[in-house]
Amino acid sequence: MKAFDLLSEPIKKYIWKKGWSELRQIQEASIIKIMSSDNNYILSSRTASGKTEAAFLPILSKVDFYKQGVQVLYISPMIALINDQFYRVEELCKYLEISVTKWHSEAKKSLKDKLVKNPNGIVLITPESLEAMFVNKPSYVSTLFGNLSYIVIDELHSFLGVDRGLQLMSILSRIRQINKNRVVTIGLSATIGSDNYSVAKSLIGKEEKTRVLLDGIKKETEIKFKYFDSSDTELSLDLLKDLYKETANNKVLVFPNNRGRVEEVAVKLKKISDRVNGHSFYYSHHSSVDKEIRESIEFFAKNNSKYNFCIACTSTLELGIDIGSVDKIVQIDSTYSVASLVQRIGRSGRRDEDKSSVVVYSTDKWSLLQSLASWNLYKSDFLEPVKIARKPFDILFHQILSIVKQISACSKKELFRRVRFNSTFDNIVDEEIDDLIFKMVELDYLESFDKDLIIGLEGEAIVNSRYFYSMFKNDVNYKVLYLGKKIGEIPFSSQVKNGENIILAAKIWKIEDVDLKSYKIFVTPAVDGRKPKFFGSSVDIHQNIREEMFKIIKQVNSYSELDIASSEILSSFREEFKNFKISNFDYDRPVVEKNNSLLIYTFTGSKINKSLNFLVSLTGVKTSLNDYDSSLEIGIKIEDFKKLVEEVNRIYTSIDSYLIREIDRNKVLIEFTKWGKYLPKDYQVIILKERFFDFENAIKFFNNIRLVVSK
DNA sequence: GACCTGCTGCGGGCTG
Repeated sequence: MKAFDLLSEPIKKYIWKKGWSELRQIQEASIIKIMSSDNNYILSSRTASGKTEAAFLPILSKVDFYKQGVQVLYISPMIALINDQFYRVEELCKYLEISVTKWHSEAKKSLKDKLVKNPNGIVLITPESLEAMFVNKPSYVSTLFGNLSYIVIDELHSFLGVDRGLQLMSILSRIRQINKNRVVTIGLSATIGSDNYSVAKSLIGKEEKTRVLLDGIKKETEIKFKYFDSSDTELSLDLLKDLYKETANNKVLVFPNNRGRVEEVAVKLKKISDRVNGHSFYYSHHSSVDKEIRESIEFFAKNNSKYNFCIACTSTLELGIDIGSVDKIVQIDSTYSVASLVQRIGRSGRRDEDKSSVVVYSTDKWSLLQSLASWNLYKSDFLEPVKIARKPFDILFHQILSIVKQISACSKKELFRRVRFNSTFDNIVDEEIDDLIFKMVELDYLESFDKDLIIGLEGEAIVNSRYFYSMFKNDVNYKVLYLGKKIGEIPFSSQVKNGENIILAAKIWKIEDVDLKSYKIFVTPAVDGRKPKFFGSSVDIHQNIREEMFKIIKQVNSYSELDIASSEILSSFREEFKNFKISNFDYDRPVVEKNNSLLIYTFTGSKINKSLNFLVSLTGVKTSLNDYDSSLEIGIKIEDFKKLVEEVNRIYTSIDSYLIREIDRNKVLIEFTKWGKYLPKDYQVIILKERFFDFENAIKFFNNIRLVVSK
């Protein structure tokens, strides 16, 4: 075994002790490459294929841990994943006397202090904790990370194309600025499509210095589609009964897409199970369930092999955490992306020889169509391509505040130098950086003091808030407490009042008292209740999913994966669209002529839909968008459509001034990103065009669309 | 009809 021979003696000993007869494919490849070169690598292979070891076996063999300072920095998008990886990495290090330290908001402060006194070994951390370190303990950063050898980034795909990824990219650059060494970066992921390699490479370092090691082997998947019509508010009893039968004798994860429905599924399945004397291990797992309860659920799932269980969850259990053996995955209504479907399918059958077993329930026809489209794209190895923001002024605003706070008094020249070094902002030109700094001084975010820049009055409020470190917006939540013990959190809604019953953490509660001042809700157990209201934001569906849905509707083939009810729904769907003669799937679109309006089925991505709806509204024509079925209702007659397209094109030529007007009128428009509202208006326009809308493709689509009426 | 992710520092109260 060539790769094995390259490893250090203690690591070889570890492998013998583990009784591994051979290394996995991705491990063989990564050991040979990492041991022999200083390139960055992205290790891409499916869930549970040993990626963590693929990175750490060679790193632990190669790095001299007797050197001063932390040698390996492991960055994870989630605390739960850090806690999970801690045990694995610590076990690996057992024969090596290397210390492993967790560093996140819930990690022990005493252990953090110990690390600061004697910086060494491996640190597991979140991007936000790194940000906080730069801001609050700038001197720590250089003593801890000034002599780093490796950075490992887990679940790399979760950072691609999102604000949090830009923040991480910027932080990585700031770490490199204080480092003596050329730090090597290793990214780990199960779902990076080849279209996204370039974005992924530039996030972790210089694109040309980064290689991808791919183990493309997929697991065999058994999938069944079932259909049960349900209302928006409640799942039908037939669906629940069927779901109970599907899940009663297995270890199962159920993904119902939102927190309210997660609670509904957990409580109702448990009720059915109680009635027929089935097992009682029904749980709900999502961000609003208290951490301790969530951890105990994870512990149970991981360490118990005897009992079956059913965990209803949101995407909290979609990433990384090793939940032990799961036999079956249930998806209720379509995932929002193919990437998410890939992750969820990967959760089942974790042993090599197991197949993945998946059941998809649909509760209405559009959801069935979307699920089927995502499944087709999954089979064709499609993953949503991500875009890297070219001019992320909002992230730059945040990072300027962070850098100025980090070095407390900073000359403008030095600030400029640091921003310019940072490849996150490569496409923002010198004049724009100058201008933004100038405007930040003008608006009191920064202050000129004795030739240096310091944080200004308005800036102080932002930087000193505990919300400064993350890129996500935060709502105010109420703590739900029973006998002083926290059950979880829910947002304020009409439901939050004395005497109401709610469901949380798979249990039913009666609200006894609400303390509006301290944001607390006191509850006692009850027997019947409603799922809590949570407020989510809209999710953008990719264009390719919608186009695949369109193709499925116009095809005639049948799918063996569908149950009878699903097949019937698909047939009637096809019947409904039968008389629209489509010859070009790119631009022919069905349109229904109503009395005073046109209903266009655009079958295109959410961003294009939002842009079209916005542009048409600017013409003064009445318009409404339903992104769920991708339909746009426009208040004109079909003979006036050509005129409307011309008008939309005319408006698009001066879209910037329209956007400035709309930003004034509608303050929430810019709140799609957390720091957008602090920017000067012309920069708000740029980030809206780049990240919220997609006018370019919308205009292209509108100029080429051919409306097809039913014949 | 709409997911998820993360975070400080201080001070009060308790334990040893």
